[in-house]
Amino acid sequence: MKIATWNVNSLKVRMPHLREWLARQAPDVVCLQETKCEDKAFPGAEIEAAGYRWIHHGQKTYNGVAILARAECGNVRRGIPQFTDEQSRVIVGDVGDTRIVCVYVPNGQSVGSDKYEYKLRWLAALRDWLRSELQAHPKLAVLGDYNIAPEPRDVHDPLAWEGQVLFSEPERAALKGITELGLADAFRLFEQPEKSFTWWDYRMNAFRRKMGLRIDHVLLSPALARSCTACTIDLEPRRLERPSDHAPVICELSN
DNA sequence: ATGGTTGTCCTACAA
Repeated sequence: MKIATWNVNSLKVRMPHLREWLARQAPDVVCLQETKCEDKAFPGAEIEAAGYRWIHHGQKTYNGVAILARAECGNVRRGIPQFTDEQSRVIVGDVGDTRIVCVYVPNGQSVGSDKYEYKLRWLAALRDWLRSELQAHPKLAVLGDYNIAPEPRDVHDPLAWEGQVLFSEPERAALKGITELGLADAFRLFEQPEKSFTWWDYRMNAFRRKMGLRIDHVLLSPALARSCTACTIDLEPRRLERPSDHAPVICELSN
């Protein structure tokens, strides 16, 4: 089974890229972030024509998450339980015997801002909930835009980024709190090229200059990590005209 | 040099 995550930064604008990418990569499950549309505006017919069922937790203008899958999603839920959130950032469903969690972690804006405090609160709530999800679901995958680079090698210029939002110590500690529940960063299960990133600022030719961060992740429970045979970043959609600022991450599971 | 780009929506805001 091939599972993937992609922050599309507006599903409406990125639909041609998504269609082409689905045909080329043929993933079984895709988690999308920043769909930026309400449920009633979701392009469901086009997604179905491409061969996918879908679930969506939408919102006007901002956020919005979806799961596309070859098979129907069961036991769907939206949002983190017992965490009141007006922003549409989490959708969950079972695909076969695997529980798929799609997350769009808050950006945090800048260290010390209200949005940064919200990000840390949000991550603490996610960790508390995932602890119980892991106990209930041996095959658990948590995919999405975490808006956190875990290590210096995940940042093009770690010295310049030290202490900045997306790479500050409290954010990295919060992500570590989640992986230490027993969720493996699939990308680091394998040898990878240097300067492997998933996001590049639209400005300053950051992509061409390889000035990126690895902030989109696939986290796997122990049972899934054992079955994982590859995890790669697909740079091709980022090279196209009018791209998303994020590249997709693709993960192969052998069962 | 405190810049610059994109998406949503029309004026700033979020990223």
